[in-house]
Amino acid sequence: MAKALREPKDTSAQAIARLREAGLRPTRQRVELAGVLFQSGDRHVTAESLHDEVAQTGVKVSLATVYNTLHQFTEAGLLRQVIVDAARSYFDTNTGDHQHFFVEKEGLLIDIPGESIAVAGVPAPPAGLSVDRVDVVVRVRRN
Amino acid sequence: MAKALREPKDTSAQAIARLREAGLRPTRQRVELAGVLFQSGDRHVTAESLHDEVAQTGVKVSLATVYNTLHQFTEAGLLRQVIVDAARSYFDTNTGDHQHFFVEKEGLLIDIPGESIAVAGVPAPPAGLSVDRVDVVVRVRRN
DNA sequence: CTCACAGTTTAGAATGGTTCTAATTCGTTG
DNA sequence: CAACGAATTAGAACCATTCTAAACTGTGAG
Ligand SMILES: [Mn+2]
Ligand SMILES: [Mn+2]
Ligand SMILES: [Zn+2]
Ligand SMILES: [Zn+2]
Repeated sequence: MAKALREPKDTSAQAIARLREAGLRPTRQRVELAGVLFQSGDRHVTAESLHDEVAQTGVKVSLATVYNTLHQFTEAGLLRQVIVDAARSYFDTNTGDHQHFFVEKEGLLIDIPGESIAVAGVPAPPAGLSVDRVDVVVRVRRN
Repeated sequence: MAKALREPKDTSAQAIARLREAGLRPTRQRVELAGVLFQSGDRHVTAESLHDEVAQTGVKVSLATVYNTLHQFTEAGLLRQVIVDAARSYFDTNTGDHQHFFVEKEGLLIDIPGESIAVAGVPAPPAGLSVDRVDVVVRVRRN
């Protein structure tokens, strides 16, 4: 029965360590949000989905704080923003090199490992501009 | 001096033809918008930029009509929507296969010809999903 | 341990792009 | 030229996101 249960202390401890490393005060809200975001594998959330999810754990976090925290985490390099939909912003716990399938109707993002995909033939950008990153979005739909 | 001047009649005639082909009534507003959009080469506009531009020609078109028209043109295949910015929607008169550089700070889109760019290694989408299109956005910034 | 203070959270208002409503105007067809 | 359905429009509504300014809290100096 050792590993079967949740280990809230450990999750909190990890979250707190992560926040300290990022130079962010480990407040109750940030610890909770970090816990939800980072304790399972890679995740894609919107402010609203994260707000709803954290509400279900019983901890009250305002929507303003969810937005603040998502932006702070992004600035700290713990998250990255994914722009695929004109209507909502997604945030991704996978900050490594990778791309996405996007199922528009469901608002669902699915990772494509960075190693598996290659973009060739990108011309040099016009003078005075340099490449920041290359995003690939494979838009898919239900058959 | 034959080709140096604008040819408004011809532009209108072309716009009207284009609208009729698309099954859209050639109203004063749609003809004007089509003129602005399609008389020069490939263009990327937002509702607001198009609204401002058409205002400068002296023709009054409401913002609601600009939005209506952009969507109707998109549905008719005369335009395509480009999603690169969480804050604004762009519409592209180039409906062929191509990709984009995007200068976020300036809201500037630059075409990359479809032939020059190749995306390899896109995995098969998860069961039940099929690929609709593959979008590549090369995010660039001023040096 | 306590206190003070900067940092954080929050409710609610504000913002801004986009969409909707319902009344007016227009294009087309007979 | 009607007459009718389609299109336009002003302004309201919408909705994700951001802002404001007041209350709260983490922290570290004493
Ligand atoms: Mn919610
Ligand atoms: Mn304007
Ligand atoms: Zn991802
Ligand atoms: Zn383009």
